[in-house]
Amino acid sequence: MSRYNAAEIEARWQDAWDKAGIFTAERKEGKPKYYVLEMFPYPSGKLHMGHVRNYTMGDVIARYKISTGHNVLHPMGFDAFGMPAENAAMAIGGHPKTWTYNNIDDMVEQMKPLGLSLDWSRMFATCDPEYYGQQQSLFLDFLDKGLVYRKNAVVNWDPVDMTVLANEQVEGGRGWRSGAVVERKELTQWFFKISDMADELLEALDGLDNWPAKVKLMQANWIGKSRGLQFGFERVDGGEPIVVYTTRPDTLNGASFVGISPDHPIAKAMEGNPEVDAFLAEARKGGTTEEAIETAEKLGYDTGIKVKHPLTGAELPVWIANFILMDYGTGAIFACPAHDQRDLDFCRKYDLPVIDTFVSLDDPKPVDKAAFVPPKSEKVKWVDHFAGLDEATGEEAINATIDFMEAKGLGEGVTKFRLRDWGLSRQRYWGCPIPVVHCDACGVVPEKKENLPVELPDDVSFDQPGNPLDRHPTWRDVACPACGKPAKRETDTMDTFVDSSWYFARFTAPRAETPTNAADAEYWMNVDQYIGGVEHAILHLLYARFFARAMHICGHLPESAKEPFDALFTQGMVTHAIYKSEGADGRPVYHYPEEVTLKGDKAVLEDGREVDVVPSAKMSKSKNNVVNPLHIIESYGADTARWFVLSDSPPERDVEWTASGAEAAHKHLGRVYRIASEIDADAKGQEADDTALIREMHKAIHDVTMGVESFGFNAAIAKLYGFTNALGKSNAGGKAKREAALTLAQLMSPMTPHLAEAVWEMLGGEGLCALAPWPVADEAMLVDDEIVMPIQINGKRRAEISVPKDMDKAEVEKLALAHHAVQKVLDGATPKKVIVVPGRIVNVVA
RNA sequence: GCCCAAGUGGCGGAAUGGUAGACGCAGGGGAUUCAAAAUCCCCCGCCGCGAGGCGUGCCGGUUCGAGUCCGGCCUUGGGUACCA
Repeated sequence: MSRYNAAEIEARWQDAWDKAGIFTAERKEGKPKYYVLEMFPYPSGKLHMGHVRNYTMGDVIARYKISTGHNVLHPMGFDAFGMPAENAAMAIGGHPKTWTYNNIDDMVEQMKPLGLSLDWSRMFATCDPEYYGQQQSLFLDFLDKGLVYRKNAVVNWDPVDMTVLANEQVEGGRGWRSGAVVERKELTQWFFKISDMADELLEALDGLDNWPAKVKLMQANWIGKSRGLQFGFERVDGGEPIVVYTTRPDTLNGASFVGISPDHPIAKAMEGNPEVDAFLAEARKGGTTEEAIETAEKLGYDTGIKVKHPLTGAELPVWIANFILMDYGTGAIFACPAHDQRDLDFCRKYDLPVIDTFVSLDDPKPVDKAAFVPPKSEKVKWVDHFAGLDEATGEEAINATIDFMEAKGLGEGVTKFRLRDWGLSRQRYWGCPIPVVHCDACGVVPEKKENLPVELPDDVSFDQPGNPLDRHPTWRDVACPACGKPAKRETDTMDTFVDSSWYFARFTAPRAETPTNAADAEYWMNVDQYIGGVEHAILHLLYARFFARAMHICGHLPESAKEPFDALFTQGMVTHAIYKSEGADGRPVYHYPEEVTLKGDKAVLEDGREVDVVPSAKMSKSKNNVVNPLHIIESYGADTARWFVLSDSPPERDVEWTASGAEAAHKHLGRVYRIASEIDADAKGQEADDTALIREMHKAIHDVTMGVESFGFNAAIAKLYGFTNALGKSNAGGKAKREAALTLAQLMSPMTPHLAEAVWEMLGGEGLCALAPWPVADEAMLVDDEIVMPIQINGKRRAEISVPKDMDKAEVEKLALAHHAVQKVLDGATPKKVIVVPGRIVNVVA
């Protein structure tokens, strides 16, 4: 009897799969295709357990689909542009390109031992000129179709380093390197017209039956379709009316002031006035994130301008307020402090009036410290409502108000979206160059397609802040493609979300001379199963949906690929406890898990010092709570790592990596190997034991298949533990045991493919286990002949009876009522009600 | 701030509105062994000697029956448009 040797088995079978070329995808007629894709990684250089979990899940699906007769496409690539490469170049020197490609090589080396069923021949990185050149070509097509345009937008500006900062580079409102207070500054930038498709992107969510409801809900809220009233406030001084948009026009009587964004034309027109300038400078401090703006202290400035209330004729002041976004609605609002907490806080601070427009039916008191904001569906009592309402819900009042205002010719009901156009300009080097040239004579001129790719220059340095492309004369200064006169290249590069918005389409024909190839796109699209982190629920997935539509408009994808991902699964993170002690300088020191020994609930270093254990957190380099998959593979093998990341937690939830868990997983795989190796095919057994084992086998087939198909990997694995136990204890004959073990190998094969092949071979399975047809459960074997039914009395479990599986309800009821526990409680009385749920439960209501 | 989730034994978790705690870890007991490793068997939510009672973050509701559905909170996590 040989022992389970993962290293030997894994190398051997990876080699066998490679030689047989079973994962290389080709178009084949006669077999249904299946495209499974995991969100591709950023090449940080270190593969972590989160990657292992993500790719193992995809691999389970891919291998399962191979077994069920599908022609599977399962590719891998790298999302290779982005800030970390530039940060590394700044911090440790070197070039982003070298850093990135070295990391890619390292990560491929780390991925290969996992035995993933990937078609490596299709691999690419988004920083390959062959890829980003095609992306530039797409950009020019989009430009041609009016899907791209330029406008001003605000960025985080570091006034000391004189550079644009990413949101991540703003910490507490200050630049992460300079420490200077960040300002919001306007720049002219490129935008994708995603807002044109807002309604379609919203409506189409309905058709995504195999997407998680929460993702669809988040996207729907993000797109934020709303119906409201748009109308103008006449200015007392006779200037242009101030147009506002509101989703709560019903509260118009409660208006206490008109607020405009610091970026509103009226505010801008007042620049030059030192007091206004001082206020605007203050209001523009801090980062551009919605969170920063929403949570910043509310500031206001009274412009002195007065407007007339359209219904009452009362004069209202116009304030500039830092919490009003120019990007949403019209950049101007009216404030109703009685029914909006933010407005109320502002009005209390600046001593502006608070007017109740409606009060609660149960508790009709005026607003004091808390705004009264009931759900729009709740009926409330209206105070002197102009449209004659007395008791009505907010919804009814909104509609009545819009009708009223439209009838009077004072405003109109309009539909607006929260979704803004997608700004794609980045003032950075390591990204896809935007292929246009700025010419004094011709304006913005697209680069000619035959000149693509516009390649990034290699001779750049990162010794000073700012975009190196801006200070690279030989790259920047070019002849205008239209008139030939001296001109300047666009030095902004594209947002890395652009790179990841179409890579799934490129995988269908990664070496094509055009962005996609029609026949390949037609055959392979859509992605049948997409798997990735829930952190991408909104941006990446929405941008990809937009891109698929835009690519269809430009003829790069078929109509049927407008929604590119048929099914989506969002998985959780891999977490680990953090081991922390205090260094000599009082700062925290983080220790790697391998430096720590666990003794009960204490964690001890090699030198005997005890360290604090902080409960599980996302694995992060800065906290050193990372487990290197390579170390796990070296000590236990890839199958153990794969089995463990799938076994302990439901895939959509976070999983905590524990050393004991990994050991347990390894022990179990060794047990499977041993049980299989001990089977003597000629051994005789009892017929009853054979039947019992085969029955267990069919139940396992059923449950594991369900588990794999519904992403219940942890439940499938629990079932496999049970089936292995049953097989280990069974007194069945060798023939039945061999059949059961072969099936066990197949059922485990998507999760632990190497071990499965070894067991399959040991027991004389035909060909590769990976290619063997998936077993099918015999329905007749799934239900036992006798079932145990619990009896509840008034909802509490009191007894149980064993009955034949198909006994009818009346018989069951009779048996239940005859049970002594029931008799005792009833004490001769007739039960009020008896509920028999066939095959489930009996409830007696006494 | 706003949007979306999650919360069940010592731990990870299981449970189409129908026996809460499957399966695994940790722990306890035993077998085997000269001894150990490995392996195998049994026990294992809390309170209680027991009968029994209490238990799925908190408060309330719907139901014959709620971990599951509804309303309100609390805590943690994800997103918040330039991290990917």
